[in-house]
Amino acid sequence: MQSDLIPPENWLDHPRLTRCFYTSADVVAVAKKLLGKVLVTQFDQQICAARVVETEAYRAPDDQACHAANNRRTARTETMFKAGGHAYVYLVYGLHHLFNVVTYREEAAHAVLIRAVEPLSGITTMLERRGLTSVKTQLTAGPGVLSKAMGIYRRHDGSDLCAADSPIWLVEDGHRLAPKNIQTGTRVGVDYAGADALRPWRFSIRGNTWVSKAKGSGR
DNA sequence: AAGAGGATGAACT
DNA sequence: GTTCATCCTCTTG
Repeated sequence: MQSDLIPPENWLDHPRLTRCFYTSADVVAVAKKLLGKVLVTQFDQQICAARVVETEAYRAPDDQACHAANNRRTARTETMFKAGGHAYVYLVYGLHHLFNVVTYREEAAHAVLIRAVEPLSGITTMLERRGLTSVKTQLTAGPGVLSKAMGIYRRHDGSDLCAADSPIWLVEDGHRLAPKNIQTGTRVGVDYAGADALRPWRFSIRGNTWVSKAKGSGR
C-alpha cells in the first residue's frame, strides 16, 4: 500500500489553469511555465495528481518535428489546430498514448508534450494502472507511461482542459521554480526533423528524479 | 489496397 | 547496446 504525499481530494480546491494560460503565442514559454504545474485526472472517482517535470514544445508550421509541420492538416493533426487549452492525445508505436496540451489560438498548431510527471496523489491507482507494486521512476517518467498511470487515452483527444466538467486538468499550487533550475535540451526521438531536431525545446526540472531517461536524451 | 514507420518502453545480450 | 511489441496514420499506387 502506497501513501499519498497529498490527499487526492485536496486538488479539487486548487484553481485550475484558465484559458489564458494556454493561449500564449509563445509555445516555448508555455512549455517552461508548465514545469511545476500539477496535472490532475479524475476517472471513476479516482483522483490522481502529479507534478509536471519535463515538457517539449512543438510548433507548426516551421518546426519540422511537429506533426502539423507546414500546417499539414490530417485527421490526426486536426486537434492541434484547436484553440489553446485542448488535449492532443495520439498513439505512437501502436502502444503508447502521448498527452499534449494545445496552445495559442485556433488555426495555429502549437502544442506541448508532457514527457514526465512526479506522482503526488492517487498513487495506488497509478500503480494498478501500470501493473506495478512499488513506486519507482518507471511509474511516470516517460510520456507513454505517465498517460497510462494517469488514465489518459486517445479517446480524450480533443477534449477541453478548461471545461468545468473536464476529467483532465492542470492546477497551480504555488510551487516555485527558479529559472536556473530549468534544464534545457533537445527533443527526444525527432531525428527525422533535420535541423529542427537541434532546437533546444525540451525542458525539465534540474535534478528531479522523475525526469525521463529517454534514449538520446543526452543529458 | 498495401506498405512503411513512428514525439516509446521493456526486456533482452 | 539491441530487439521487438503493436496498430494507427499517412503515403503511394
